[in-house]
Amino acid sequence: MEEVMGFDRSAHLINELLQGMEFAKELRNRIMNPENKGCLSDDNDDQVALNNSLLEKMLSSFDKTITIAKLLHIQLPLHPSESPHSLTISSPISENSHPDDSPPSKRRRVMMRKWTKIVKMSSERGVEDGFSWRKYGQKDILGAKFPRGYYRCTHRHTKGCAATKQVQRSDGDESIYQIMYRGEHTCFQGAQAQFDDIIPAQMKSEQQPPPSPKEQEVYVGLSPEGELKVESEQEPENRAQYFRSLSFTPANLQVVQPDPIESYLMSYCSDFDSPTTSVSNYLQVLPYNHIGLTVETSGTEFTEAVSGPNSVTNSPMMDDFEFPIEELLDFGGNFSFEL
DNA sequence: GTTATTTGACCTTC
DNA sequence: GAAGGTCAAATAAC
Repeated sequence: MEEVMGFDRSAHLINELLQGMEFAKELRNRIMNPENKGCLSDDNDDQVALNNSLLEKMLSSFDKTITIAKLLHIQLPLHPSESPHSLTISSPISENSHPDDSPPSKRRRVMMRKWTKIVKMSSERGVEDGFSWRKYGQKDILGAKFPRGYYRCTHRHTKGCAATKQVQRSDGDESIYQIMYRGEHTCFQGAQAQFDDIIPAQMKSEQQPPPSPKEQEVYVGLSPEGELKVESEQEPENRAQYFRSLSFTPANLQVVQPDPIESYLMSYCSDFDSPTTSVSNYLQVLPYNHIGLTVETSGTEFTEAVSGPNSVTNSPMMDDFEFPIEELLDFGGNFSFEL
């Protein structure tokens, strides 16, 4: 398992984000408290130059972040059978391979959004993701040392929430659990209360299901679900939304030094259900102080999904990377996470 | 008494 | 028929 390599890049990615946020904090302090920065003795031109310099550093950090995210994406296996992350691609091919003309009844399960996360925890119940789950089954899986647990949202009957997840303990490292999520929560109230701490008020009125990504470009932003996303593709209007939401933390970010052994989360998301071939990379900020790198792919054919236009190399990210600093400065909430 | 978990049976898909 | 996924009755926990 190439966890070390993945961690290195993930750590670089996070470090770049944190560096950018430090620049943002400094810029905010300069703007909000000019008297504390000795600006009374500086002329306005110097102040503007310094602020511009900080802004350029922020943009550079986020640029690097996106580049690292792209590198992570490029390292995706071309086919499940070639995956070094043997646990990360567990979805049976049969679920991806329904032809478009399949009867609806045959595609019932396939229509649900699906993604996978790998976590290193001491117990199956050690992972909190902000939702409440009820176990409804357990099954021995062929070739697997440990049984697979089946969970569905507690609000399935009361609110009709169709979200489910499967928890599979790794054969190799018993402290690693693969969690495969299927479907999206429609019971959002439960999680909403917990996201309140990390989603700026401005975001709350804008929440909507994550859009279907398109092609070619990579963007960073916070999804309505509270996920900091590095999107390879995004509709422009949603891109604006995500960038606006990128303003969520910098001023009062609390950084918990990462412990790569205990809390590193590397997530590999597979969405085999979409008929599109789009790919998105998610840097996922989970509630409960976890952060994981999640790569979500969507497509009817996995190889096609990762080897198509999304095997990015030289996309003009800076040309498209906009950062509304005025909104960045608006948000003053606390947010802490660990790697 | 209510809610959550366990587990064998059944269903779906290939 | 095999394997994975879900249901639902029985059981446990609170």
